[in-house]
Amino acid sequence: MEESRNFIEQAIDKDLADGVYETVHTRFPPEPNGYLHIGHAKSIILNSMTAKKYGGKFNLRFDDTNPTKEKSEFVDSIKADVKWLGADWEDRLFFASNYFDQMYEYAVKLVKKGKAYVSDLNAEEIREYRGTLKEPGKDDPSRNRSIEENLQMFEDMKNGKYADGEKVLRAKIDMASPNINMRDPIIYRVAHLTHQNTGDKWCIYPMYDFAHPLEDAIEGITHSLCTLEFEDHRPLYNWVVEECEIANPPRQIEFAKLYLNHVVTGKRYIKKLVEDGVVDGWDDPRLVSIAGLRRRGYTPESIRNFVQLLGISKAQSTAEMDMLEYCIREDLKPKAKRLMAVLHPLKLIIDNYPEGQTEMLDAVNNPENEELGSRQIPFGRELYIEREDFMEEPPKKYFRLFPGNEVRLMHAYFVKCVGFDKDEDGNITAVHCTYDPETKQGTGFTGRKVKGTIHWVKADTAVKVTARLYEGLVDPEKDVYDENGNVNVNPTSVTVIDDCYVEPELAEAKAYDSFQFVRNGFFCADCKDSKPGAPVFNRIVSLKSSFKLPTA
RNA sequence: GGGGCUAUCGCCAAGCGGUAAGGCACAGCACUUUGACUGCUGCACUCGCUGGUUCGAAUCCAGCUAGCCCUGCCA
Repeated sequence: MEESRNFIEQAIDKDLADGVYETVHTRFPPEPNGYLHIGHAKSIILNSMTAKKYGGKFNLRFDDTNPTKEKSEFVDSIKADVKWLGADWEDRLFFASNYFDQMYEYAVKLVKKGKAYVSDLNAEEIREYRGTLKEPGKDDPSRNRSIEENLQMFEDMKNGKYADGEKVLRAKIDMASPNINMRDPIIYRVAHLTHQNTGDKWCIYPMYDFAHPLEDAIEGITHSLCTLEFEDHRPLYNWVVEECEIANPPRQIEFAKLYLNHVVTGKRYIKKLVEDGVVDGWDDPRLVSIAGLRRRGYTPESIRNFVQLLGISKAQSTAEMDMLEYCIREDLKPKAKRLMAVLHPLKLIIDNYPEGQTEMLDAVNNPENEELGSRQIPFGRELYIEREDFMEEPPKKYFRLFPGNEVRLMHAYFVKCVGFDKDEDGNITAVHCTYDPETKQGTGFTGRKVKGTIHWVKADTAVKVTARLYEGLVDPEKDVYDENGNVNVNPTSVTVIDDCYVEPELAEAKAYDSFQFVRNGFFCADCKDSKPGAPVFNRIVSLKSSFKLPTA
């Protein structure tokens, strides 16, 4: 059965068949102006996997042509995130700024061909001359400057003769083009800035539309995959490689961005939340930044699988979180040990179990993966069970504990509820039951069956830890900011539970260790807040549950 | 009175003139020492709309409609 190919692969197949290219070479070209998020993951995975599929190469290139926004701090985090996702650039780590000399020469070439000129207009005038979406632009008064003069002035620009904004170099294309990008776009600007990589060497910097096609060409990129908003720029991209007389010009192919329901995507939004202190930082587990997802406990495999499952197209689309969650559940299901942890404790007292006795029970770590082995867990007279696993007056089809009902304590015995204690306010403080020694696990008892199995932890040996349950950030405009843009809502999208009781083994959990807490979901030890003996667990994702307590 | 792109199930997404793949979600049944998992079943007589071409159209043509993007010396 042949796997169907996405539209990009079909285009590549055709190029290969037509002999346009002999190999496939892609790249991921982030601007180092922030942290990467799930949307970038789509591009990283798409670019790297496509190259891999065709036995080609994949580059990581920092598109650092605008010193005002870029910081070297981001270079390191981006490298770490790309690597973590499993995209391998081998020895091909590049910086656009390392091509500034070549780009300058290409610009000179354009000037010499009469395809670029130095403009005297200021920013505001350029905007006016550009026209509007519906009206054509007007020719720049400098448009017909002589080649000799342009050459001299461009060199003067480079040598610092002009102040910021005083001159720009424009491509000479067509001021009446219906595509605004073709109305003599600016390709070089004067900016006396210190660049994070080239320092003070340059006071002129190339613009994206000029720089990007050249960066691709210099690296021998064949297929330059980018997002949909650059479709209108493709004619300019092609103009640049054509006029610069690039031998085997790369082809730009656009695909739709990834949007996710119910979470904040987009670098700008995330940046604002970080700067406003709404979240802890770029790696806040509520964010879908790569760092946030990693800290939350997502695995690279799950993210890769998510992107592949989503597919690729040109149709603007918004994926549901359900799919991402499905991917992490699938990935962790066979990998994580399944342990017992009680999030909302309620004391369970086994009246007929000897006081002070401790019995060690064998518990398999993952019934679906024997390689994970088994462990010994302590059992005794007093346990903690989940508050929601006992009801004084159960609704229909409730299979857990209620007066007179018998359930199985996972890995242990059957217990039958014989009563419960209440305080003066009517709150249930403890549940009493009796156990049947004959029903111990492993004895092959088949005398009778029970409908419910509940999890538990021995009260005096359980370890108290902190669990954080995340719901993700919701609409930032509605839930985080007021109409004036001020932070006015403390996002309650995280629930912190300080008295969560877990099996003793969990006290030693290390950063990024993940587990399935039976019936409570997958959890991961936080890499920042965990201390030896007292880990903090982030809930990565909950399990699906089909029985919900009737509400209202 | 501009240009570009897109429209197939609640959400992704195959399909490329021969009579609507798949995944997520959802529902039901079975199984179950996690009401999880797993297994089985169901879930678009229809492809934005209207016409046309054709023996035959989601696929070709025409005209509509809706959505996204473009008027940074950002990328």
